[in-house]
Amino acid sequence: MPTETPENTSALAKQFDPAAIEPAWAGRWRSEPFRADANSGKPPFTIVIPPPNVTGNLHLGHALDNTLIDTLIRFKRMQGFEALYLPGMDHAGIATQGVVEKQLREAGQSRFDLGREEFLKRVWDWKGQSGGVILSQLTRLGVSVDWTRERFTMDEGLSRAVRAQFVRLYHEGLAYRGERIVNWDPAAQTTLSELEVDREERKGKMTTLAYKLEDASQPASNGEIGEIRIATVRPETIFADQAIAVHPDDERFRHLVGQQARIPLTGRLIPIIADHAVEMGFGVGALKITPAHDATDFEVGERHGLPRPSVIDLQGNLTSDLVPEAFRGMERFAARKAVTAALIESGDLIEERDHITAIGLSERTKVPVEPIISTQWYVNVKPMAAKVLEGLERGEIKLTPERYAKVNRDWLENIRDWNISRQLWWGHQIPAWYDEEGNVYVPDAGNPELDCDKDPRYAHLTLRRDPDVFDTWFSSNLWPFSTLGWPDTDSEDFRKFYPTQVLVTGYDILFFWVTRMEMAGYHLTGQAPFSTVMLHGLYLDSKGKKMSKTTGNGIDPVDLFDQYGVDACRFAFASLSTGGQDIKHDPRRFEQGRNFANKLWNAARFALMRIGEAALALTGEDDLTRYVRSATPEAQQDADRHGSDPLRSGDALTKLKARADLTLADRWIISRLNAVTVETAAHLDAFDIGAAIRTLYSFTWDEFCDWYIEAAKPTLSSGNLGTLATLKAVLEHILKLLHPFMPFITSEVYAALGHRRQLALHSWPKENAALHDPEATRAFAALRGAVSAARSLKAELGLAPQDRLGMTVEGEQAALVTQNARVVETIARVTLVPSLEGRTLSAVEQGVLVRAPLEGTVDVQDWLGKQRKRLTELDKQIKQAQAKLDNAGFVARAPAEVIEEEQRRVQDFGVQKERLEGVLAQFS
RNA sequence: GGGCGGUUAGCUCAGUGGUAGAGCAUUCGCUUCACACGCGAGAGGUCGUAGGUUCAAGUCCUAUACCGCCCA
Repeated sequence: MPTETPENTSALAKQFDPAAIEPAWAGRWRSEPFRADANSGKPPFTIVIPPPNVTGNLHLGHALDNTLIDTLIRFKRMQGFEALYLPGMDHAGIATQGVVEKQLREAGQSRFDLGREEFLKRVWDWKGQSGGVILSQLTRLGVSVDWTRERFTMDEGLSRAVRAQFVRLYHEGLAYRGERIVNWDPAAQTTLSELEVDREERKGKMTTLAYKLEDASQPASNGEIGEIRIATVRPETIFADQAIAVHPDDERFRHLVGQQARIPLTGRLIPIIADHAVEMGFGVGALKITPAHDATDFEVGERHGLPRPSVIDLQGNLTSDLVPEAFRGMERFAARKAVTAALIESGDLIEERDHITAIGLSERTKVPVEPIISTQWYVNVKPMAAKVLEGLERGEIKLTPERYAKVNRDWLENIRDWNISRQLWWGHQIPAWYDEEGNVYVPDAGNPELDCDKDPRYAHLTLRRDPDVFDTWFSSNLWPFSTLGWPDTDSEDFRKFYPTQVLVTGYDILFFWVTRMEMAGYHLTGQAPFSTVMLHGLYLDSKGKKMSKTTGNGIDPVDLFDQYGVDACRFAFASLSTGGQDIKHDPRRFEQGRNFANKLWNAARFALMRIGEAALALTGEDDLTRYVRSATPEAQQDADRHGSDPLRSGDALTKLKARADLTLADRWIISRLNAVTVETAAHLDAFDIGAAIRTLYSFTWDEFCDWYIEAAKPTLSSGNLGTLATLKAVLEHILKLLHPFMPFITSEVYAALGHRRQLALHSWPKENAALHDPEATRAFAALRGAVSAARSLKAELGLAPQDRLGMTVEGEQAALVTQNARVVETIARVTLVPSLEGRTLSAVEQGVLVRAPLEGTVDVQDWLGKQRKRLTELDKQIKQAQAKLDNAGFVARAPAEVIEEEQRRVQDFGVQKERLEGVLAQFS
C-alpha cells in the first residue's frame, strides 16, 4: 500500500524509483476503481475509451491516447465533475478470428473441421485466457477508469444494442440486401469494406492484346486490319470478358461500336460498346469489360445490361467452364503468367510494358483483394449522414484541431453505402432468416430479441439463418451509448452520462469510427454522441515511419514504462502532443520526463526534511498548522468551523498571504503559482495538454526549484515558519496541478506529506485574484537580476563558488536588493559591500548593476571585448526602438502599451549604455 | 488529379501580429548541506524560397520548392 503516514517517509530515497511506488497505486486504482455515481448532483463529464482490440497488445498509440484521456478525466474529476472514464474492448472480428485460426492451423486444423459452435467456444476460451492483456497494460498506465462499467462489444447488453440497431434500420428500409461487387479477402475468406482496403502502388505490366473482329474486313484504329487492340493489367480475366468498351467521342473507334470481337484463346464473341467511363488517353483507348472482376466494369456492365459471369473462385483460383481447361484451378497470379505466356504463343499479345498499378490490399492480411460479385447486407448511410451534417451545421460537435471539421464534413457528404456483412464466425451473427424461396425474415421492431425461426408466425416455414456476422464497426459505432445502456434510454447511466462530453482518438480513425458514431448517435439517439472530438497525431518511429508488425519497427510502451517510469512516459506523451501533429519517437523526451520526476521527488524530499527538522525543534502539535491557523481571525474561524487542517484546505495560500511576515520570495512564488494555476486550467479547457504540461514543467523546475527553494534556504535555516508553511503549501498545490499528468509520483508525495485521502480525490486549486501580487513579482525580478549578475561576474573572474567576493549593487533597485541582501549573498555566494576601491567589472541583469573588483584570473581583454560587443548590441537595440518611435505610422497606430514599451526600452537601454560606458572608461 | 500537414539552433520540437524559446548535444566551472536523472556561467538561429498586406510578419495572404499523410 502507498505510504500513509509522514513518520516513515520523512526521508525519501535520494533518487526517485518509479518501480517502488507504481504497483501499489496501479493496484489500488484497479481494486478501488473510480466509480462514477449516476445519481450525484455533480455535472457529468464522460469519455468512453476507444475500445482496443481484444487480441491486441498495448502500443504507443493506445498509451498516448489513454494518457491524454486520463489527464482530462483526472482534471475534471478534481474540478468537481462526475467524471466517468468508461473502459472496454472490441471483439475485432477478423483479427481475433485470425488469431484462433492460426492456432488451429498450427495444430493442422481449420475452423471448418471444428464447426461453428466449437470454433466459437475456442474463441471465447482464448478471450477468457489471453484476451485483454491490453487492459492490464492500461492498468499500469494508471488510468482512472471505472472498472465496474467495463464493457465488451460482444457482451449481452451490447449484443442486444447491435441487434436493435439492425432491426430498426431494416424496418426503416436503410439496411438492405444487394448484389454488388465487393472486396474479397481470399486469405481471410471474407468481404471487406472500402475502408479495410489499403491502396498501394505496385509495379505491374500493362498488356496490349489484339481481339479479332468478327467482320475481319473492318480497318482498326491503328491501321491493322481485322482486329481491335485493348489494354489490360489483368490478362487472366479475359475469359470473363463481356465487352470491349471505347469512349463515345473517340473517333478512332466510332465505326467499330456495335461490332463483335473474339476473345483470344477461346474465340468467344463479345460486343464493342461505347461508354463514358473509358479514359481516351489510357492505354490504347479501348478496354475489355469484365463485370464480375472490376468495380468500374461492373457499373459499365449494369448500364449496358451485360451478364456477369465469374472466373475466379473464393480461394482466388481460376474456375468456370469459360476458362480453358489448361488454366482451371490455377491460382490467380500464376494464371496471369500462364495466360500471358499462352497469349504470346498465340500471337495475340502485342506488347507488354512496365506499369505502376494501384492495387487494393487487405488491411488485415495484406493479401491483394479480389473484386467479386456477391450478395451482402448494406446500410444506406446517406440519410444518416444528412442528419449529422445538419447537426454539424448547428455547431453541435466541435472538432479539435478545427481543420478536421472539413475532413469530417467532406467524408459525410461523399459517403457510400456500407457493406456490413462479413463471412466470419466471430462476431454478431446477422439476425436475418431466409426461407426456401429466399425471402428475408427479420425480427419485429417491437420484439427484436425473438429469433424468426422461433416465431410462431413462421412455424410453418423452414427458415435458415444468415451465416454471416456484422462488420465490427457495426457494433463499435454504438459504443458511446450502447455502453451506457442503450437501447434502454431510461437507464440511469444513459440519462446521466449520455451524450458524452469528449471523444479522444487518433485522426486515422476519423472515417472508420468517429463518423460512424456520429451517424449512429444522431440516427438512433437523436443527438450528437459527444460534443467535442479531440484528435491527436500518430505515434511514429524515430525516423518518422508508421510503426508496424511487418516492418518490425514497433516500440513496446511497456519497455518504456520499465525504463523510464510511467509518470515519465505520461509526461513525454503529454508534452509531445501539440495540435494533432504526428509524433516522432524521441527517447530524449522520456529522459526529460524521468529527470523531471526526479526533480519533483527531490524538491519534496527537501521540503520533508525541513518539515521534519522543524517538528524536532518545535514541540507540540503541528506547528505549521498552528502557524497558518493563527494567520487571521477569519482563518481561525474558518478552521474551527470545518474542524480541518487549514494547511490542507484549499485556501491555505490565502491564509498564508494574510500574514505580514512572509518574505518577498514567499509572496512572489504564491503570486506566480496562482498565475500558473489559471494558465494551466485554460490550456486544459482548450484541450492543449502539451501547453499545460510545459507550463507546469518550467514553473516547477525553473521557478519553484531553481529560485524559490534556493531563496527559501536562508530563511528556513533561521526557523521562519512562514516560509516553511509556504514551501509546504506551494508544493502541495503543485502536486495537485501535476496530478492529472503524473498521477503516481504526485499521489505518493502527497501521501508522504501526511495526507490520508488520496490526491486524486482532492480539488483542483481555484483561481484566487487576491494572490496576485505584481509588486512582489517586480521586486523578486530585481533580486534575481542581482544574483544572475553576481554569478556572471564570478564566472567571468574565474572564481571558485566558495570565494565570497565583495560586490556592490547599483541602480534604482539597489535599496531593495540590499534589504534582501541575505538571500542574494547566499544564493550567489558573494558578499554585498557598500563600495569598492580600484578598477571594477560590471554586469547588468533586470536593470540591476553589480560591480566586482578586478581580481582573480580574469582575461581583461576578453572581458572588454564582450562588453564592447554588448555596447554595440545596446546601441542597435536603442536605434531600433527609436526608429519605431520616430515612425509616425507606428505612433499613430500601435496600441499605447506597445508604444510605452518601446519608450521604456529606449530609456532602459540608454541607462545601461551610460553605466557600461562609465565602467569601460576605467580601462581607457 | 483533389485535400491536409510540415519546413524555426547540431538533433527532436514549442511558439498567441509587438525584444526568437525548450529539452538534448556542445564550451567553461562546480562532490554548494533536495537532486550529477544535478547546480552555475556561456556559445549557437537574417524562422525553406520569392513576393504581398501591415506602423510592425516566424506568425496573416499569394506563389513556389522539398518532405509526409489522406482521398480518388
